[in-house]
Amino acid sequence: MSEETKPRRRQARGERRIAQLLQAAANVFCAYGYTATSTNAIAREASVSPGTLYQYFPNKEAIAIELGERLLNEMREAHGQAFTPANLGLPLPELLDVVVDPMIAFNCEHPVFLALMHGSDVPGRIAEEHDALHANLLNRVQEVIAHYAPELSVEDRTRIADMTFAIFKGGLQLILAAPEGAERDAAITELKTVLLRYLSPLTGEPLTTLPNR
Amino acid sequence: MSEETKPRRRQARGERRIAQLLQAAANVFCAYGYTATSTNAIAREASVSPGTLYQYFPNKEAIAIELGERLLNEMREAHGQAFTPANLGLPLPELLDVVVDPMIAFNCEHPVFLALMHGSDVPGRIAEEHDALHANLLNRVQEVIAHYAPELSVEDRTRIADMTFAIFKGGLQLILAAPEGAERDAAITELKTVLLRYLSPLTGEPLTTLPNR
Amino acid sequence: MSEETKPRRRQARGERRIAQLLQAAANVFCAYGYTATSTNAIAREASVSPGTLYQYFPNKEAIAIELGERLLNEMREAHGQAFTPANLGLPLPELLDVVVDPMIAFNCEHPVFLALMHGSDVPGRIAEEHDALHANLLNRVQEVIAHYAPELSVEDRTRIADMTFAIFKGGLQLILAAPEGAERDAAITELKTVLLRYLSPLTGEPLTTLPNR
Amino acid sequence: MSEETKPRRRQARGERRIAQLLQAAANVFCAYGYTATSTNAIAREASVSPGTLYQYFPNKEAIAIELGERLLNEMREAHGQAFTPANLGLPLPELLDVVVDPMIAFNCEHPVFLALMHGSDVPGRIAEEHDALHANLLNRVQEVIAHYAPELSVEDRTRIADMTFAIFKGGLQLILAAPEGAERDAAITELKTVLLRYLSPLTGEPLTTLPNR
DNA sequence: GATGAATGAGGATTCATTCAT
DNA sequence: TATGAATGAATCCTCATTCAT
Repeated sequence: MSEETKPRRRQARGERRIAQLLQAAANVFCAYGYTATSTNAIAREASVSPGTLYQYFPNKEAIAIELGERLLNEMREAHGQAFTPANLGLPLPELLDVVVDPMIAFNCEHPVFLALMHGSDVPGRIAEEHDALHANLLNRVQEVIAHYAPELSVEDRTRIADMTFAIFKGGLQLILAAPEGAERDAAITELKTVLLRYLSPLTGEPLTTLPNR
Repeated sequence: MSEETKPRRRQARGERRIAQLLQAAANVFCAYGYTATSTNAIAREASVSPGTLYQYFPNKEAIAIELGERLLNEMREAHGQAFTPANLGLPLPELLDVVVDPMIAFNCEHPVFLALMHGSDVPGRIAEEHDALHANLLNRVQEVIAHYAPELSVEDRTRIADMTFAIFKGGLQLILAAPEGAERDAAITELKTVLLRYLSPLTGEPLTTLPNR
Repeated sequence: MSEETKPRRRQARGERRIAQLLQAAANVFCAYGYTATSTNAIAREASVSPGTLYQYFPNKEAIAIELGERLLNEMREAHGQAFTPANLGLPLPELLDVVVDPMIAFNCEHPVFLALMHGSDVPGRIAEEHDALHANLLNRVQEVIAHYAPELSVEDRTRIADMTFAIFKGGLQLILAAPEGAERDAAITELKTVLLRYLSPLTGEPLTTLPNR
Repeated sequence: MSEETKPRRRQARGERRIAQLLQAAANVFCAYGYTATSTNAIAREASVSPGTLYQYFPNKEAIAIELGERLLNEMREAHGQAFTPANLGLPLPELLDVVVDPMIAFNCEHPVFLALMHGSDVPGRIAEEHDALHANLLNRVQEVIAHYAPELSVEDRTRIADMTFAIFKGGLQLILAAPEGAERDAAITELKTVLLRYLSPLTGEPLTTLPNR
């Protein structure tokens, strides 16, 4: 028993440490950005010595990468089912709710995600990570678009997906900047409005003219 | 004459140096972000010794600030007249052209601008600069919105301006990422489409249903 | 136990490091003066990396300040009892022995002290430190003088104390410059002779004409 | 004529420049010490470009050396005649006046002198200069002592001369620190008192007991 | 595993000195 | 000669990373 239990416990402890470190890293990255964050600061935030940090990560970049991967997985796990066949059949407004809401919720819970995503300062391999994530998300958006407007050329579809995503990221920043509560809710609604107005012409259905407010 | 020519020449040389250094800084900031950029790297990019850099700027921050100010001035000079009373009278699509095109052109010519603007990593006084600029631009957008939809509450107007600006920044990144040529032009058109669809309901006029392409 | 022993050991090591660094600083300050001493030189003298130095001191000034404080304390501890009421009752020659000898011994052991004291080059806060010490010592000298010649005006007393101290510092330099042994001893005697001849008229007692040698 | 006049004028101009630079150097050395003084600061104080400074001096050290030499010469010229046979015959109090007064006057006019003399921070060759000067002055003092007390051993004479000089330097600092006027005069008198009391036993004559004030 | 001291290369900045004008 | 811009080695100091305990 002890041959298995003990290691397992070790691993469990290790996992806790890693989670703790990643959480700390997330906090500090959020506050100061990747480049300006020192590994010592992360260790301090995690109430851990620098040596311990390096027992779990080979270097600073690895922390950001692992953090990104975990966030990505969590996002997939929690909200991956948004793009189900069933949902694809929904009218656009409903689809937007189904897809956008969990994304926003996730980002509100994990503001590092956005910080890492558009971090103009992240170097090399981290950026690649982001690109991978980016491509992945874009693919999904493209699928949705393809479903609503199958006649579009690949280029058009790509461009629309890119723009949709860009809008989403821009709106997300606004939402995160807004204080929680009515203001943030209004920002969320606004983002949906933008997306709806932008995308509804794709559906063929008329845009049962919503007044602006 | 030589009492005047020489200093003038000196000053000219100094101005050239400053321009050269700022250009170098712009390049390196673009590539690596403000924080990750070393003054030595800037000097190297400018083919100049570190000492020379410090003959013209007291520190790294000052470079970014001066760069920001120059860009801002240039932007004002070149495109400040976009928001004239005459233009405010234009129908939305034309207004978008008049306002958005020069902004895009400017940013294509000076990609640092965006890099500095949304630099999640810029500290202290630089961030203030940006905030000032940001506020300034938002004000103008609000004025336009107020002109088209005077009945909106301040909150609504603010939110719409914020969102418009966010969309613009998002689109801009897309545009800058696109290779010059047809692709970039398409991206530009797409951004205008988004803005038009988002904002036209404000004007009261029906959105003479543009098909998506 | 290990919860206490380890930190204690750590602290002990830290204290040793600090002592080592201060000793190194003392050496280099002595040799080149405060301003001309680089932190890297101190680290090198201490056979330590620059980073280590900065783990214990925030900057060069702090090293000099801490060094000064420690010396001061040590001086107080070791020789503070020189100015006791009992001693004040002694005849001048004995008083000089009691007061001057330990001072000289201390300065022979810690030549930095003098280096820092009269450092014409020390800036800012260090100079303040020195002034405080200076004032303190002067006060004591004044007290002694007041004891021997209570009728003196404050101005006279101050001036005599200043001069006594100046003579002492000048003699000290001579003493430190002399090679240990007979020569140094002779220098010490000489300093006492000066002080005695200078101050004995204050005591009223006749100066039972000592021949010069 | 022009073959001679022009060069002479040039030389005259050069001399003026040098004097101007040395004066500037003196000022800045006084204020900040040798090490902390930058050549640029000297040039600025002299209202001259750094290049010009280096047209007249090969490096920073040379400035200090030249300054020292000039001061030394000036001192010799102005006050060298203090040690004349005639003066050596004077009773000690008068001799002190004759010798000490011009020295003090000189140092009051040229406070750099002292600054350079005891500069704990001056490097290499400058210190040698000082040593030369030092030796020179000490010799003179020894001569005087030998005149008053011919029976003293060389060692005794040397020591007394050293001490006399040390006292003098210490007193000088006090004098320079005192504000011009009554206070400075009192300090001067005090210094003479010290020297008189210290040296009069050498003369054999009784010290017609001066009260301390 | 955990600790935190130690390392040393690197970054910002200064300054003695040189050089084109 | 005078200028002041240019240089680059040297400072002070930080931080990613390693290592003895």
